Amino acid sequence: MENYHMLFGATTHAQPSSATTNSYNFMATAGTGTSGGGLHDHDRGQHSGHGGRSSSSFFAELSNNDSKDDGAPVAADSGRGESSAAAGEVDRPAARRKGDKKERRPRYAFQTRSQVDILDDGYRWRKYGQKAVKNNKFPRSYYRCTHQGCNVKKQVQRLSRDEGVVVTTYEGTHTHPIEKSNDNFEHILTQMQIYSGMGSTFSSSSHNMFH
DNA sequence: CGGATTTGACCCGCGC
DNA sequence: GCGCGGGTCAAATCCG
Repeated sequence: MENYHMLFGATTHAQPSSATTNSYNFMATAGTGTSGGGLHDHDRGQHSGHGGRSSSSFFAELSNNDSKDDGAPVAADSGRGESSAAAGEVDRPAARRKGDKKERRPRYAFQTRSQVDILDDGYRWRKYGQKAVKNNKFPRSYYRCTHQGCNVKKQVQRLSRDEGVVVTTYEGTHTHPIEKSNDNFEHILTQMQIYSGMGSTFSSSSHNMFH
């Protein structure tokens, strides 16, 4: 079933401007009967084995409350200092059109248990950065969808306290079909379940998230 | 050779 | 106003 496709891509069902009000709301569907709330983490004891590299823990949808207008849809960057030779006009931040709110960039976060950071969700990602965050000793990786015109970003972070846990945050919606048929992933959804208590502030309170 | 990754620098928002 | 923390870019490098 293309459920997983919908979850990640979330094409349009998205949320119109009304979404601004809620800072975040959980969408979870998970419970395909099996989970329901059981499944403890002791399962992580098993080492990868082979193909089934991971299982999801929770899935949440976050909306950009954006106080200022979410950073542009596409070129979110505003010129850095780099005065690139030539060109002579590297578009300064002036290009920022705040007038039209545009659609907010939906954010989806879910946590998975896996030995590998890079979960193959069927899309092709290009890593564009890596940064160390304060609460975790493991660096956070930033990826972007390589498809042209598709400005979807995702960041992957591994928890230092739980090496088996990887938090993946998707931002934006894919404007193109998935590349691979990832039937393996559907198995993951089966085990997916939600953990409540997650706030929009990842950085500061992440330590008390699941503890 | 082309595309993805690496890695340091830069930028920006926010808190103090 | 400055410093911190986080996010992004881009040149160089690596890998297929």
